[in-house]
Amino acid sequence: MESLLSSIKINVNPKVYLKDPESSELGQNIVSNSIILIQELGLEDFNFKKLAKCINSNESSIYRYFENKYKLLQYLSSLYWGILEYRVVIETNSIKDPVKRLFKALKIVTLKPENISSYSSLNQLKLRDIIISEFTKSYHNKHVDSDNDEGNFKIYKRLNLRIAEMIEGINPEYNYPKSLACQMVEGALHQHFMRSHFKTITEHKDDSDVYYFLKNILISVLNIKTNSK
Amino acid sequence: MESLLSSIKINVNPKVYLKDPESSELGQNIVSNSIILIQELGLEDFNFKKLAKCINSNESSIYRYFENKYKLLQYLSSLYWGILEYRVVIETNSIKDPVKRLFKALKIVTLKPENISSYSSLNQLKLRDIIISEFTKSYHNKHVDSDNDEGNFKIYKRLNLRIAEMIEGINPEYNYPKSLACQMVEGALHQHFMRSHFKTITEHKDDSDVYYFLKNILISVLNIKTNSK
DNA sequence: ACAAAATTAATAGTAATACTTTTATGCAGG
DNA sequence: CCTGCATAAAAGTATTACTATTAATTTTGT
Repeated sequence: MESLLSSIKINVNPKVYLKDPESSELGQNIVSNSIILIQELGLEDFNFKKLAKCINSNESSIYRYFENKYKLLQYLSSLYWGILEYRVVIETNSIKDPVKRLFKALKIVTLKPENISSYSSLNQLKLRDIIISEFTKSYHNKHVDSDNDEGNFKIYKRLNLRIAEMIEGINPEYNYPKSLACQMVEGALHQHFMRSHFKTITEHKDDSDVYYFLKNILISVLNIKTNSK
Repeated sequence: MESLLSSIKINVNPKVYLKDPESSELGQNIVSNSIILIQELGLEDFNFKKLAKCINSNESSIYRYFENKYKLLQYLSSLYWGILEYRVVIETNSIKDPVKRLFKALKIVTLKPENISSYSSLNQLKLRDIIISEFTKSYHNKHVDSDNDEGNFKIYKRLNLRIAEMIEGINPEYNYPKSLACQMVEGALHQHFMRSHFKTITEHKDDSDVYYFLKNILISVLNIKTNSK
């Protein structure tokens, strides 16, 4: 079986798993096939029994890796945000113009990856679908605060803060760089969901509209002079 | 028992319930006490058995009103957005300046109600808490599209469209009035949640910061000249 | 006022889920 | 060859979501 990430390793907080799924063939199968199954069934209809059957393994073996499916979702989310963070770091690295850097970061957060092969296997698109429809469930519950204290959302928050820093660099006068970054990242997910399911309250015809919509907000709010296209 | 709404009646789509809870004492108890219980336990730990016990009734009696707890959540959500829509309509009615009207609408969507007594019983604040932490679960699932087709999110979408119209009225040039409205309404919920649980990626110190943050986005994006405070 | 109809309560039961426990099997390292 | 660990297989428990049955109560029509 192919591993999810071919060239980079995301350091997921050890508290989200019981045993590191990277450490064994079975673990890697659990992760890569859970992406396929969750995307197919949705989180509510997905369970470890079905996953076990799908990888010719056993329910209780999966429980040795993850406490429950919500922890698995937190693991997958960490992978996703980790990949985006990695891309934001290396793909904006060479860009000197801070405005162009921010737009590049927004593009990464908003659009489908163009050159998937260089970062991971094909499942990245399915993982993105999962995040758009399921990420919210990884923190909208009664144990957010303890999960957060354990560091289970560290990568997500770090990505937000990187974007917040870019915003601050462009307009140090602006009062809400962190909230704005956070709103862009969330907006990317939400607008994609609205576009797919609540078409009457959106103008977006494709993914790139979501990008232009959010970019326009950044331009206006941060008072960016846009001479470049 | 007090009824949730003392002076107005929200027309919730009949498809979300099996029997109209407004039509009986028991139904009203189900609704008002579900607000208390869901807010207390969170949606995952809430079930009809516990609710039945809490109102000295029976599990199967509740099933005569709602198919399951997600439909009940859709009912509560409709109530919430219905109350906001009603308030937006009557409280902006007398305001002539379209900019001030939009800000008033944003205030209603973002802030706690000031004069609760005139619209409903005390539970409105708990209902707001529920919407902030649970509303997302009413549509992030595999049957969104059929629920949507049945009209279960009609009131929510109508509120969004009302705000979109105000936006359009202020700046007809702007390309994404619906998406922007949608982003404001979602942003209100999301920013409140972030403020309560992910404090490191937010600047907001209280509810009103969320309002100022979103208002500032509107001012910038719609190019509103702000001479008034 | 009374019979019929509908609602609700009480109880039990079913199917599925989430998770645990136990025991067995196979394989790797010393 | 033995020990230890990872996994597999199977069964078991607790809870949940929901249904069915029957009985008691209330409402309604006449």
